[in-house]
Parts: sequence; structure tokens; C-alpha cells
Amino acid sequence: MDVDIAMPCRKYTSASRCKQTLLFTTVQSAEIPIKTHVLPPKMKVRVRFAPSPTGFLHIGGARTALFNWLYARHTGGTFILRIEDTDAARNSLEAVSVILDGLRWLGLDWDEGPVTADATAPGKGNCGPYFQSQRTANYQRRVEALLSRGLAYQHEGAVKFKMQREPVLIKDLVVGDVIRKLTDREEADPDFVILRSDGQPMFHLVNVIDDIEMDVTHVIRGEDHLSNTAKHIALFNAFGVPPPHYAHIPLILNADGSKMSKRDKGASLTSYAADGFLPEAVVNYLCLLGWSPKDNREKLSLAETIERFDLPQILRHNARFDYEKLLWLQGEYSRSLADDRFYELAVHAFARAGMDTNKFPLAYVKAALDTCKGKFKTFQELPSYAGFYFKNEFDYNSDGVKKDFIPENKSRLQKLRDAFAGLDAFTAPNLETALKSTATDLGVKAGVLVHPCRLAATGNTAGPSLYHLLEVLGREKSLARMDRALERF
RNA sequence: GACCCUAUCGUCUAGCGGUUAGGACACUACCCUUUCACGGUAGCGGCAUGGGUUCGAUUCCCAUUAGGGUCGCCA
Repeated sequence: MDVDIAMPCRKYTSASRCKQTLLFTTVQSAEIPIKTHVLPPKMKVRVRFAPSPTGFLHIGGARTALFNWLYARHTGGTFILRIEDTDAARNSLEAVSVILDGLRWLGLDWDEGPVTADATAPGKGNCGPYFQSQRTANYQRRVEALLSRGLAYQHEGAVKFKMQREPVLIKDLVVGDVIRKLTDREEADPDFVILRSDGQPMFHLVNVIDDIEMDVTHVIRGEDHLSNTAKHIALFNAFGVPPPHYAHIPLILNADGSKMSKRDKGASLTSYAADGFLPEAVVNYLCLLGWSPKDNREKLSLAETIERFDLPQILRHNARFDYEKLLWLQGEYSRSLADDRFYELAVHAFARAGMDTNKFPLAYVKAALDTCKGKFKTFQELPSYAGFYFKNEFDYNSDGVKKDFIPENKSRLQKLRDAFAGLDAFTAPNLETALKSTATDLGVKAGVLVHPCRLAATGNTAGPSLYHLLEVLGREKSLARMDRALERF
């Protein structure tokens, strides 16, 4: 790509699906902003998610990716993934994999970008490479052009960009018009480093150059970049390229309103997969943070969200992460899971907890899992909820022991055991009938027998339907467990 | 310190000058029920504060306060 610095390689298509108004430039006067309106050419939407491989995908970053993806899908545009690995010291294959795996888990497929975590491997798309570490020649050439035009200068071995001192007008699709003045520190020295003394280009520079060369039309990113946008616009001006449209989305905060940093629980996207959340629940929840379909609907399919999603509906204020509401959505999606996927995720959850369900007949595993479906939220809960199906030795819930394994219940449980033992078929309806008639004979309510029996069979005070779980366990195991429990009285 | 953004129930939000301020999560009752969960019914609970503008402000403007962001040879 041998492109003159003042001639960006934008390839506008006539098929535009975005209805943008006006582009903008900088404020020329410190007192009165002068907008220079430039009608943008019709263009197909091109957005990008440009994470830095830190070994961590922040939940906020995941939402930024999601909003970019949704906008691309809504407009029929292109979603680009670009890895901003200019900080060589922190790069690693693993760190890039965390990003790729995270996006794949969420289902956010990219139209252009890396195929693997290897920076030197070919990617897909016509604007590659999509790793900044592989694009250094471009940056070098652009810096030299700035240097030769007097828009940048050498300083202590580094190269600094001559930043304008006048306020910059940022027209933001979410926030509105923002006039960014210099801070007092910037007043003292408004210029900023674009090339380090070791020759490595810096974020502001590479971010802008790649957005130019990848024909990015809309920059949708976290509000933490809003103040930086003045620098980016100045850089676009220096390169003679109209800046893209900007949409700065609000940040995600902790439940207490504090900033969510890497150390905070739930800050890493990876943790949600590890905690047994469904990606569709996480995606749905993330959509609801800072965006609203405005019709009181909460649970939305991805297709519906794509259709309704647009930039103007994005809220301007930060949102706190509400774990409980995520859990609720998780429950909603868990309950409507297709059987095959449910089994697969459940077996995986048991495996993670060190329980090998493959040692049991498939029909038994499925029958066991069927009694659990819709009764728990995250798959991480499953091993403790239903582990009794796959192990014979377990402790009894101590509160349950105090409440149910009491002397007067011993003979009752014994009687129930005998009634169960006399059943022709060990089925849920028969078990229920036997339990209820035993209760009637003893002159007690069904619950008096249910609770000790459940504790005996599962070790827990709550769980799947008692009659159904006994049927799944079968006569032999069920009676053995009741016998074992009778020893505890 | 400077600059920028923001402000409706505890939380996520609807609202875009006149509403009994709506919904969801959470919470509290009650119903359903073998436990739990689900489902159903009801309830609790909000426009940060002070000035304007207006016949009338949750809504528009300003200030205050509070929260967040930025001002790196990090991204």
C-alpha cells in the first residue's frame, strides 16, 4: 500500500445504510467554536474493536466489542478486530488468545481480523495485518511525513506531535457536542509523544493511523477515551483525513459505584464462563447496561437486539454491574436450554468439579440431569446441587441433621423405608403414593417424612423432586441410603 | 490542580413541559407446592440540592454537591 499521506485510502461505497448528519473539524477560535461542516461521502459502516493484549478481557471491553458488533450487524457493516500490541513487553500468544476466545465465547464474530493468536499468521480481510506489531512500516512513514511537514518534531530521542492549543470540538453521537479545552498541564506543554525514543509508536498515533487505513467510519469506544479524542481529531487533521464518527459509551462500574478495575471480582469476562454462565445471558445483560430497547422488555434475543440496536439510544451515564440481575437472566436462559446443550454443559460442570459422569450409564446421567433442569442458575452450582447422583459417600447438611434426624423420626423413616421396599415398581408415582399413605398411617403430614428422606438420599435439604430423584437413584441405592441414614439417629 | 462527562426507586431503566412518575432485578407478604426453583397476586421504594425560565417543571438553563473519566516515552 503506497499511499500518499494526504490521500487516505478510503474506498467509499455508494450503498450507505447509515444516516449520519455532519462531520466536524476543530474549533478555530478559543472563544467561539467555528464548525466546519463537511458532508460525509456515503459510506458503508466499518467499526472496530481494538483491544490491547494484556492477558485479560475486561467486562467493559467485552461490552464495547458487543456494541461495535451490534452496530455493524444492525447496519450491515463490517466488524473489524484489531490487536493493539504496540507495547511489545506485554505481548504474548496467550494474551491474544484470551481476547479471541472471549469474543468467540460471546458469539461476536469478526469480519476482518486475526484468525489465530499468532501475530505473524495471515488474518482475514483486505486491510491487514491486524496486529499493530506487524504494521510498523506504516507508522514510520506517517511519522516521517509529519516530521517533514513540520507537524511533529524530535525531542530527547522521541518524536512529539505539535498539538493545537485551541479547544477541539468533538461531535459525539452519544454524548453530543463536547468542546475539549487544554488542561493546565497541557497548557504548559500541549504536545505529546507519538514515537518513543526506542522507536516504538504510541497509542494515539497508531490508533488513528490504523483507523484511517482500515477505513473505520465509526469509533465506538469507552468514555474513558472521550478526553483523548481531541488528540485523535488533531491527528486526523494533520493527516488531512476527516475524522470518523465518534460514539463514546458509558463505563461499567462496580455495584458500589466505584471504578471496576482488573482486581475486582467480575471484571474479567473469563470469570463468567468459569462460573458457569451462559454466553447468551451475559450478552443479554451487557446489552441492558447503557442501552435500552425502550419498551420495557428485558429478555431479548440477539436477532431482536440487532434489529433494535442503534447509537442514539445509548445512555450517557455510567451503569453499575448488578450481579443479581445477571443471575436472573441466567436462570431465564438456563430454563429454556435445548436438552443436548444442557447435558453437555452439565457434564462439563461435573467434570470441572472432579466428578466423572461417564462412569455412569448415559440414560442414568440424562435422567438425573432431567430432574435438575431449570432448578439452578449457574452450572457451577450443579455439582453441589446434584452431586449425590454420582457419589454414595456424602456428608449430611448439618442444619438438616439437627432438624430432621431426630429420635421421633427414626421409626418414621424406618417405616417409610419398608413401604418403599415393598413397592412393585420403584417409580415416582408409586413412591409418592407410598409416602403419603405412610404419612397417613403415622398421622403426620407428608413433609415430616419428606425432609428426613431427602436428607438421607441426597445429604441436602433442598434439591430435585424427591420422588423423581428416588426413582432415578433406583431401589437399591435409595434403600441403602435410607439404611445408612438410620444409623445416624 | 485543570479539563471533560454524568445525575429518576437499593440496582438497571421508561419518561423527552401538564403522568396516580411505568417496567425489570432485589426485597417483604400471600397463593401454588414434597424441599428448592418456577409461576401468580399484592406491597415496599425514586425524580441529589438551590436558584431561575414558564400558567405549569422529573423534563429547559445556571450554580452547588456527588460520582466517573482524562491530562504518561500505558493502551
